[in-house]
Amino acid sequence: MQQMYASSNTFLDCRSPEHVQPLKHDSCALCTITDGLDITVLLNNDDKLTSPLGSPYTMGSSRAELDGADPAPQNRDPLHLLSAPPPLLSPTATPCGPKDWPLRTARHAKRARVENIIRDMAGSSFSPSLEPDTDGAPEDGQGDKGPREWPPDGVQAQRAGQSSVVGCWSSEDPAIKNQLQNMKCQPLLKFRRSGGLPPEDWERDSDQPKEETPLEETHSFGSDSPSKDPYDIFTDPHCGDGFDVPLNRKACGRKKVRVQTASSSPGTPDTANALMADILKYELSRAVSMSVDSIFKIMPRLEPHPPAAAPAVVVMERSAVTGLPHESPLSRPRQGTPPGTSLYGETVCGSTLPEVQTEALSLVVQRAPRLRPYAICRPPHQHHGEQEFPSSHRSEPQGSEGNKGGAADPVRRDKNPCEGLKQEVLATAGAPGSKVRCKVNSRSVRGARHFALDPGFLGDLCVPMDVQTRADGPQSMLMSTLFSLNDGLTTSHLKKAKLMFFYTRYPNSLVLKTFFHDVQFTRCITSQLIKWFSNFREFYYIQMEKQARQAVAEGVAHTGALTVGRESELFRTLNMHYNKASDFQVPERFLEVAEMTLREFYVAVSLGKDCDPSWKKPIYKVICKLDSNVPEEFKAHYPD
DNA sequence: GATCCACCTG
DNA sequence: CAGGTGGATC
Repeated sequence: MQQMYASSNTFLDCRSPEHVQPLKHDSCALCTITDGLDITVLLNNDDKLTSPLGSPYTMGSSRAELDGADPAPQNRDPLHLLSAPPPLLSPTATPCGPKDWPLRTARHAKRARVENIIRDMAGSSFSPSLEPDTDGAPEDGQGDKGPREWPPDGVQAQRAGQSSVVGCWSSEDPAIKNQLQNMKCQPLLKFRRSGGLPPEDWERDSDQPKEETPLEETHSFGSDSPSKDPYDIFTDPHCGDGFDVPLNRKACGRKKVRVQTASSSPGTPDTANALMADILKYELSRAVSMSVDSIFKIMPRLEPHPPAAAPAVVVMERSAVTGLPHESPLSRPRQGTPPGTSLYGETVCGSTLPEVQTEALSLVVQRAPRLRPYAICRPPHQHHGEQEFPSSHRSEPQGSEGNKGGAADPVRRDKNPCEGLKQEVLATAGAPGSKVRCKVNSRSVRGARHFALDPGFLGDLCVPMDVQTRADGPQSMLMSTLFSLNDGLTTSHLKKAKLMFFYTRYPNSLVLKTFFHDVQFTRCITSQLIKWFSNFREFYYIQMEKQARQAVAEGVAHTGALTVGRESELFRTLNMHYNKASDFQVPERFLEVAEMTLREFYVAVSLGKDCDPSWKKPIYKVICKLDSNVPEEFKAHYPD
């Protein structure tokens, strides 16, 4: 240790690679149980680093204090894995007897609906036992008659964890729609026909001739009659508060897994109440579904300036009631939309957006190329004439992120579209306690800001009546909340922010407002800008630390040997990140700051201060004082 | 409680 | 780059 102390005192002289131990990171075990729910087990999240000198020093210790440091490395516990629970449902599919295709189709529809519901309940990894119905196979002679037996692509894509909306049925398919409609209306019609009698009395009360309709067959409402196909019980959302999931289709579901406890049983006084509740639920769901459908129908009407200003509400293509994904007209490429142009009339970096929006979108909006590319002057110290930003920023994330996928929260993705819209509208309107992200601020609002509100639009948007009927009027309210947040941040803003980073690493809100004055500042916009700079700093410090450690490892003798020139690897990396096109002359001051930062990291690492979790804080404190004023030219990016 | 920040993660 | 989270600060 004495040797180390001496080494520390003269750390610039005798650093050698053998003194540097590889970093030891703790591990976390990610245990995914694919047959059931995903379970992520974080066993050890300690992220301390071992000193490259091999000795963990405490933060703040002076070099003279290093004698008492404990050189013992920090060992980590091994990983532990949880064993997966048995699958919730064992997949079994057995052909049933041939039936007429409408019945099958209705069953398919219902099954798909319930499957979606269950999937939503259980999480994205849930894989229900409902295999594609083999009774729809061509050998029953019906296969060529039915329009669609089962959407294996869509369903299996869902099971593979992919988007739940790709490749599935379209609600616009008239056959499917009719079946769904019949399916949805039947219980209510029966209830009405029966004069309000409990469902168990429907059959004996009904004067209608017996028909083998899906509803006749499936509505047992808790009845466990063996004559009923339990598979239909499963697929019937109206059979009480809970439903049974058959484990074995061949056995026609005699073996069941209780998913949710039913609250009513036949013949009890609760049955009528349960039925009423069911009907109420059904009606509500149906109303929501119709509203969602009408939104999709309305959308094309809200395009006064096609193709540049398409409505940009984030459309979740799933029926609120059925859970069946359906394809909105918006999800299809519009005719006449030029290649490389998004549905919102914005350039998509040469890549194409997926047909259906299934993933979280970037908050950054790609603006259409401006007719007059804005230009900035070089920083005062430069005399090379006018320096222009590129007119577009083709490599920015908009297009690529749209296809990247994976980061979106499945819960959010599967959210009821109407509910999602409503929540965002209300949250944007300042609903108390709502913490909303600013998705609507950029893409959606920009796309929506130009169209006139259809009188029925609010109702179709599922905006609650109390909101719609406020004294200031629904339009003004929405316009003053959603649509008045005119400009979101664009890729040009992002590029500008990156260039500003060459001057300021810690811009305050005043600076941001000054240099992004063309943006309607909201808390979200501010947060987003702050987040940008936070990300910039993160990348910056990571590169600095990496370079510093490399210097230590390479035995760099003293800080004077650490320079950051325009030809250095470090600068190239940074320049590539903040100034990809290299069309901006990076101010000399930035090189100086980078050099100082690098040396700070080098010293800290050399002293072994990096064993302290907060060893970077003193560095941050130093660097934040090195900010420069951003040139005035940066204010003039957006003349409008 | 609000805000800012770093850190981690996808 | 964005979302979530926890700590620090006011």
